[in-house]
Amino acid sequence: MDSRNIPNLNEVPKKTKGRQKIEMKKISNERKLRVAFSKRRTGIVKKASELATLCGVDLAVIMFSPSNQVFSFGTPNVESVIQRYMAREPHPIITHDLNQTYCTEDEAELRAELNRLNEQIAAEKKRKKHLNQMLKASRENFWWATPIKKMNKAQLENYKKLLDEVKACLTNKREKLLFEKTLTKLSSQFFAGEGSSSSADKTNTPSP
Amino acid sequence: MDSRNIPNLNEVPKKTKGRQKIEMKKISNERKLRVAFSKRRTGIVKKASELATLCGVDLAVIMFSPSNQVFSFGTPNVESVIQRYMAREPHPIITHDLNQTYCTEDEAELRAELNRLNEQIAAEKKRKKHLNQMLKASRENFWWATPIKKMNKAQLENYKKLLDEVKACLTNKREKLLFEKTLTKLSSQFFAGEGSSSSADKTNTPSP
DNA sequence: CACGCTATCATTAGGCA
DNA sequence: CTGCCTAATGATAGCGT
Repeated sequence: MDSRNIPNLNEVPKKTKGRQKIEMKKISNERKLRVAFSKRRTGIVKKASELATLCGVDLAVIMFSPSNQVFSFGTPNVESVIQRYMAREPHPIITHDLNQTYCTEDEAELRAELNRLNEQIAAEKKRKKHLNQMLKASRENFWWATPIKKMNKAQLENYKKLLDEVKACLTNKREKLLFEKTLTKLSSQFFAGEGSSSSADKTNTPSP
Repeated sequence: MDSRNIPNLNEVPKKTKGRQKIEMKKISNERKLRVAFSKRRTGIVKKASELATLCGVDLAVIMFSPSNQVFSFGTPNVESVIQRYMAREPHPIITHDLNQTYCTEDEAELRAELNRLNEQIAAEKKRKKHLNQMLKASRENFWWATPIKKMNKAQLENYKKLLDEVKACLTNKREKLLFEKTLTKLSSQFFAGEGSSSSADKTNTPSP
């Protein structure tokens, strides 16, 4: 048996998920509209942030959500940009140097800090993603790369350690549950093959 | 024989053009900075326009160029959004209906027209790109889909007509030059095949 | 409502004109 | 500065969790 020892692998599960072209008119579905607004709002803020950083310019973005909530983003801040915008309008006279020397240092420092924060967040997200991938990979490896029934005690203990390490990485309750589930599955399979001499294995399936 | 009936093809002329990763810090090169600002400013306005259209929301974008010039975009207009933004701030009381019924019809009409124009432009761009692809495809087909040596006079004349048509589509001088080059190659190959068919293979390899 | 995933589509950096 | 082109990176729709 062991139809699983060769990773087929994932047998090209599904190809019907990707995005489709969007038609440029108001989204009719209320749910989709809200999701699209959230995602695109984030995207625009990101673009604006990048433009401000790359080109060292001031800008502001103000958006009202479908539920009339306000979202804004500005460098150095929204109000400052609005004032500059209101000031220059019908009178291109007002090009005082005051606007250009406006708290330059503090502004640069703040924006730098903001960028640092953004990078930190991005890095943490990336790390989390990486951990998830590692977890997924290790979980899948149990099923096709390892003849579980033939493992000896030492190997089992190594697995236990590995499992503990993986579990230590988990933060979400959802992930922990999923992990427990996987362990249960593993244990049952092990018992079926070894019989009953593996009470040590029970220690791998801690109580929820 | 005929090592050319498989498209080798065009000897992979150049692959050193694409973009590279950008590092998120202020661009040092002044020229690149200005180009990047122009491109990204356009991109942000487009994104904002899409968001306004897709989600039917009001928003405003204000940007100051590196040379302190102001660029703005707003639906229904920048001032209205600014007023709404200023109004709601520390006093969430001011939610008059006046702001929401502000020239609603005219605004929708204008935005619709703008979208129509955008779609027209996009369609034309797409058409042009499609033509170029057709041209490219037809040009490449000469090298792998056709047993040139076995063509009779009539087929050759058809090819000549087709070539003329293709050439008529060309606009850039660069493309025309490339086209002529291709024709030259083709001709030499043809002549070699007609004169002494055994030396036909040799004509494939020389091209330094 | 937010996040992860993935197959697509969209944007854009670098070169030219 | 604007536009075109290509290749590579980036954004995101549709889904599930």
